[in-house]
Amino acid sequence: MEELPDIVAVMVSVSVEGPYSYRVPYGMKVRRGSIVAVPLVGRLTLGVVWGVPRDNYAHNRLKDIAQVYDTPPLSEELLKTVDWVSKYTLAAPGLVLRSVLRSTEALEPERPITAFRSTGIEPDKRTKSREKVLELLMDGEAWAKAAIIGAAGVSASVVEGLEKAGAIARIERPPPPIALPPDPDADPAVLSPEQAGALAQLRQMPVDQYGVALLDGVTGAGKTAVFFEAVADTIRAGRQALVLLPEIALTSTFVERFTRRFGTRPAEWHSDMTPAQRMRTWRAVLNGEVRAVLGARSALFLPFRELGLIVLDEEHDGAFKQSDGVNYHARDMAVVRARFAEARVILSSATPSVESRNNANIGRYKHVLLTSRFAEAGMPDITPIDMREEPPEKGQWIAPRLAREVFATLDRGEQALLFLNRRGYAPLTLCKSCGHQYQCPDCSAWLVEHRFRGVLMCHHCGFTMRTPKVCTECGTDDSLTAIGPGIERVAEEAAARFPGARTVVLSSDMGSNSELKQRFDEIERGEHDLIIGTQLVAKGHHFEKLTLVGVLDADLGLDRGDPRAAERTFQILTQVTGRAGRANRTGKAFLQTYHPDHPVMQAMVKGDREAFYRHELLAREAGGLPPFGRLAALIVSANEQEVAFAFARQLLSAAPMAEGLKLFGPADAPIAMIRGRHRVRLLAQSGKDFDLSGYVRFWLDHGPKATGNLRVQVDIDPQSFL
DNA sequence: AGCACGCCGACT
DNA sequence: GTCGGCGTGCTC
Repeated sequence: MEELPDIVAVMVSVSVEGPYSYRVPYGMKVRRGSIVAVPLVGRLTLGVVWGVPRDNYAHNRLKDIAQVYDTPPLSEELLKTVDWVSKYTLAAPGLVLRSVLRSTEALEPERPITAFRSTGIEPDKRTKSREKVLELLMDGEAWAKAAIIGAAGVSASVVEGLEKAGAIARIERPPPPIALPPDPDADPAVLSPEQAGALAQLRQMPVDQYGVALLDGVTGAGKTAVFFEAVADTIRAGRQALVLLPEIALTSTFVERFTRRFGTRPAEWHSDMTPAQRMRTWRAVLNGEVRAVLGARSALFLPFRELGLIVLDEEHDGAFKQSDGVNYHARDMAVVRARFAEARVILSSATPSVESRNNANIGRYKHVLLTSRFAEAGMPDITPIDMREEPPEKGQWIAPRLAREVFATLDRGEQALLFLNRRGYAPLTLCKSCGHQYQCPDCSAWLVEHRFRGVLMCHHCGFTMRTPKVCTECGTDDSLTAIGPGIERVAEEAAARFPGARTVVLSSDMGSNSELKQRFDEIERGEHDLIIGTQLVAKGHHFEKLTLVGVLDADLGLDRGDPRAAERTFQILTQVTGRAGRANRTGKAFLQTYHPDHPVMQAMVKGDREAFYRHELLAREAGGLPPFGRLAALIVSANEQEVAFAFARQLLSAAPMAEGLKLFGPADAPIAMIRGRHRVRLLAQSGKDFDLSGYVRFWLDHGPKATGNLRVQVDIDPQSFL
């Protein structure tokens, strides 16, 4: 280890552009990666020793490091990742470090838990309550106070009384581990020949080297079982494994599968955990006690010391892109961290992102294919319904042909799913007397009616108002009309058209995770015939009796000029139609569309995913879009629209020239106002080998500075143009 | 991220 | 004349 001088650079976990210098007090030992507390404007802040100071800050203004924590230092690999992410995303390195150092408590020594055991000494008095406690402790084990109270049904004072009387004594012991070591050989899966082949391909990547594989397999092909074996290999090799899921709603099913395979629960990392659990997990990852973590995208910044494998399940999922604070894509940053850690990455998906597919095509990633579904289930038959030729009746959203299919399915005693990716009752409300359209006061977005709750609400900022009886503009009574469908409205139509069906409505705003899980369990048990749902139903769950899927608006965002619209539509349609017929019967899916000739629809109908990727890659290449070019979005926002526009124009004229670089804008961002702030967008497009992050940093450093309420947000590799 | 400093409106 | 609203800028 390099000997550090008595002045060191410390990265503090606040939004600063580089490390600050601190004195190391006499007798204190620090090295690169040491976690420290340093004084910063009169208070202690967490930081990490970064190395030798690069600048020469006035010595007389330096302060002493207040404390070094008694933990292993952060791994070199993690420090390099922080620097890299900061450089790439243009987020302040201190801010990136913040996602590593999530809590101070995690650094304090773990508090032991107090337990009581019997001493055998006879207490002064034997009461009924005391009997119960002593009986419990006859087993000779030490019991936690809360456990005694619960099991014996006595109050805390009984325990305290017995302690005073000497009949029981307290012992302190370390808390049980947050997760037991997974056993790689607990219950290895029996793999199909195809799965075994896929695993063999993964095993061609040595466990101690950097390598990326795209595990590209159709829904139901058993990708999870395959990458679990790679997790087992990693654990056997003495390294830590991380499995990232796009959203926490999927974790509980996953934890069950992991537990069956490895004989013990994985450590978890997501926003639903208590602070105490997080702190213990963080520490256990750092000291190496935890060998496998199942987590959301923020788990990418956990302080692993021997990281050997990162799996991204559903790697194409948009939820892996973080879009507040540090704008990073977990998929790309996982690859970066793995490179520094000399670890493997497995990207798993039935509908890989176009970027990953391209990397597999050109040989940068190993392409591991799984093409057959388990248990002989075939892919669903997909039929388009041309909404121009077979429209639903006025005021309805289900085309006659789809309705007939629903009837037939229900008659056979099977389940049907109607999918519409729009929450609420109607996306727009207007007054038929004066024409007023109800809009959010703070965002440029319609208020969505939620009839069940009797409110109009904005899906961008959460603004909510009671649905008025009388038009707020012209005062006409009972004149408000709902325009367009949301799933509540489809549910209303379904109730009228399929009166015998037991119907359930599922969307993300319909209750807690546990309530949703309950609904899913009911569906699995066959307690519902007709499921009406948003994107939520497209993921992770499979239902034996579900044989029909109707997509009410297959076009999704196709006509909204977003470069990833086709890809997203393809992914959602593949996922949701894949819900049909997973067990042993072939399912049917119908796509209601106004663009039956669009390449996405054609690829869906022909069941030809390769055709989609071919077409999309050609289109991206022609447009110089990712992965054949790079994009960076600059969102300028201000309280007034003219101010934002004027500054964006100034920025644009200050943009340095560069070979092959194109600039677009300024233009209203697609959502031109959010929470009262007006937003204007500049877009930079470059070739794929151009350092676009470096360019934008140079541009902003040398261009006009945002003052007043002006803000400039940078989004490298924007996923959508919001 | 916090926290102090400073400039404007409202009130005893 | 002073209190306090929050917008702005700095932190080794």
